[in-house]
Amino acid sequence: MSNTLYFDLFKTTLGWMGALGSEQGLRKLVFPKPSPEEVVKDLKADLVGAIASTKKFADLRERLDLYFSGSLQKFEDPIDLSGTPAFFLNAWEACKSIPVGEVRSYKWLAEKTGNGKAVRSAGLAMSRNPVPIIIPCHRVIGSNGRLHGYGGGLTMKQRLLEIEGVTPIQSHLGI
Amino acid sequence: MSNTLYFDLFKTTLGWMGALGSEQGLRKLVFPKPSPEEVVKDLKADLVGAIASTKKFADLRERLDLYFSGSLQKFEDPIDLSGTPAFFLNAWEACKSIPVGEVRSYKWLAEKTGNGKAVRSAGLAMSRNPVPIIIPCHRVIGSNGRLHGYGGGLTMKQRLLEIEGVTPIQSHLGI
DNA sequence: CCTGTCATGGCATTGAAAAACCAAGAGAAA
DNA sequence: TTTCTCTTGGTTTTTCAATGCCATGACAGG
Repeated sequence: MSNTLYFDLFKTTLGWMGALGSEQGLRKLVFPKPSPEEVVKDLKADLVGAIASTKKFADLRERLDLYFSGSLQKFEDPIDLSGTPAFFLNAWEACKSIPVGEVRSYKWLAEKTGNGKAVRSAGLAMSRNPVPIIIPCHRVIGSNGRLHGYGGGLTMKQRLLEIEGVTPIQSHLGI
Repeated sequence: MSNTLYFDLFKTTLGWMGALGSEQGLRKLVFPKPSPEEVVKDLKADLVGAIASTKKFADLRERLDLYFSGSLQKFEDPIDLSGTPAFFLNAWEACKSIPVGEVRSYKWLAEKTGNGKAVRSAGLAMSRNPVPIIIPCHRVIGSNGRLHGYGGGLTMKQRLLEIEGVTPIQSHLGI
């Protein structure tokens, strides 16, 4: 009821991003975009009743830039994921355990989450990741080595993996 | 889609009231209350996206005060009731035909609306009247002469009937 | 390689059906 | 009168089952 939400838009080395969170932690992070307007468009549904606060997300913004430059490995930011189905929570938790510089398959994720056959559900869970980068869903790729999909676009996915030094990523972007 | 809504809060001789409407006509009228805050509380769900406009409702406000003083008999204000079920519309229409100074029963209303047995539905329709006073649902009382219910409270119902000069209202308020 | 096809599981969305809600009225009994 | 009980009907809300959706994977056949 009285759980106030805060948000901010800020510019990083990769582009404009947006963050939204409660006192308990981060709730949403939007991918780097060329303009702040596009970020707002992605946030607008959640923005009602939220309070702008640059202060709340100043730290996060710095850490993101550090990460983009390759000098930060791990995010410790608290995340507030109340009201999400169990399977998704488990999948995101498993995803967080993938170390920097490595990748896993959707199948691996499904097994880790409990049901090895729920591969598509694992993909679904990644696609609904509210806090990309912090929960490193870009480290989950197809069993055949393809990148498959990414909310922020496949080029962004590849870019992040390169930043993390993932060695021979088999690119099938076709672009 | 692009049907803009207007609203206003204003003080009448009976208390603070609120009005909300489209270009086509009145959509909602809230009962006189002691404070404007209570009026807002009643309106809040419909207030999103609505534009404040004292001008749009200046006339209405005057007429309401005239009515409260007993010197106005009939409201001609256009009403915009889009998207409401047929039965309700019929019931409201029938209700509007009750002359000042007279009352009718829920049963009468049901018969007028088409199904003499739908007495409770008739009551339901009155309880959902979006524009009280304009649609004079206070003129509908029980077959036994009791006032039964009223959105603005039974005392308000009785008060309005007194203003209209309804002669021997059998009061069972018990207050 | 690439293309297609099929099976698979969790969640989201939809739609139909059922139940709940009432500002009532009629009748019976005290 | 008052207080029961029972009947009644349109709308609204809730529920529940059925589909649809995918950021997959395995396999077959070019």
